[in-house]
Amino acid sequence: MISNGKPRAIIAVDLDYFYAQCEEVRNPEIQGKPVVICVYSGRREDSGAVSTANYIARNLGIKSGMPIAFAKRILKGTSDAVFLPVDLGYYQAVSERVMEIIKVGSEKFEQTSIDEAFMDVSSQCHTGFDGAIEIARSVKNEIFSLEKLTSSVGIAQNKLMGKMAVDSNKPNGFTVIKPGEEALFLSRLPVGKLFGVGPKTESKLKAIQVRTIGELSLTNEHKLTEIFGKNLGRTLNRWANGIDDSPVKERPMEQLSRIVTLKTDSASFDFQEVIRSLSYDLESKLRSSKLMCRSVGIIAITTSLKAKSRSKNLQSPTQSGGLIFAISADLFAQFFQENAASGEQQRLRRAGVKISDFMSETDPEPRTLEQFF
DNA sequence: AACAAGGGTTTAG
DNA sequence: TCATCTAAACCCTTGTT
Repeated sequence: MISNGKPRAIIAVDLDYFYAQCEEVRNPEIQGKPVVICVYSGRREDSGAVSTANYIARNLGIKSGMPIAFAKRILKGTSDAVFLPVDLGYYQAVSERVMEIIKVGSEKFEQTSIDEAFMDVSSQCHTGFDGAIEIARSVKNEIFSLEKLTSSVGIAQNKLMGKMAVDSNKPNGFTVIKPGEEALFLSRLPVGKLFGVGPKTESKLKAIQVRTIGELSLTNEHKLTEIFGKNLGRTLNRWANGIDDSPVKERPMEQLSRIVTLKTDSASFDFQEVIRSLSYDLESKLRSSKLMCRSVGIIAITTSLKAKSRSKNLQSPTQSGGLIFAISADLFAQFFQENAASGEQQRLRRAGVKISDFMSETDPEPRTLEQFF
């Protein structure tokens, strides 16, 4: 009913309020206080957004993505609140050690973000689910004893249900969805709780009277593909039924981007030096990954926060920051020119560079051909 | 019909 | 109220093979 192949045992691991918890481990003084991790844009004092916060802060109303100034206002009367800037290098180092713990415990491993990973332990537990539960418990314990970090885990037959399990019980959760329990777990939940269903999708579903995952599971797939397109429609229908055959597999990186908030909104390409440094930053990432790219693009966020992009495929792959910069500069020049011509005169708030279409430094074969197994 | 290029949207963490 | 940064998946249009 749920899977067509052999039954699997999948564990989803999610490190709790990761950035904030890293800071608590580094400086135990702040434990027990509201901790808010901020991305400062550098425009003005306190301009920027909240990246994440510990549960003490969340329970006071702090949400990820919220303006820092708003968060400070909420915690105005809370004298022990701690606001810290993101220290991504530190979190990355912690993450790498934790991921190693998870990786060695699993036959198949897939990291999906800095603080999340899947394990496929099917081959390690012929006994069925009890074996998977044991492995999950030991990984969770090991992460805590070695790094002093709490995590939440979800155990189920596939990645989707593993993810649904983890998300249902945080922080420090341990949730099992046994084979056959999927429909019971999903059916009463509001459709917005289904992984992949955000505010836009939720409101489109509301328009056709679909409010719960159970209702979505009964919705004609054809109707869904009409509204959401072929792929998404089918996926929504399958996910609402707890069906997910996607393998646990490490995926090669497909794109790299760097974007910054400009000191002041700009109506012309007067931020070349910023773009140059982003370009060289991308070069160093390419070098350390031993990759070249065949596509270069720019990202532009207007004053009204609309995203725009331009991109260009290269004749031959490159690793050069100089070339990435030159192409980006062209694309920005072209963007502002079109902008002026159309009489729009949109100003940019944020600007960035994106590269993609990677191939190995040595191997002339494009990455897409080595997708198999 | 299948594929590439280019641009936009949505989601997630 | 003010509104970061990174990455993936998908959608659509247009043009070529």
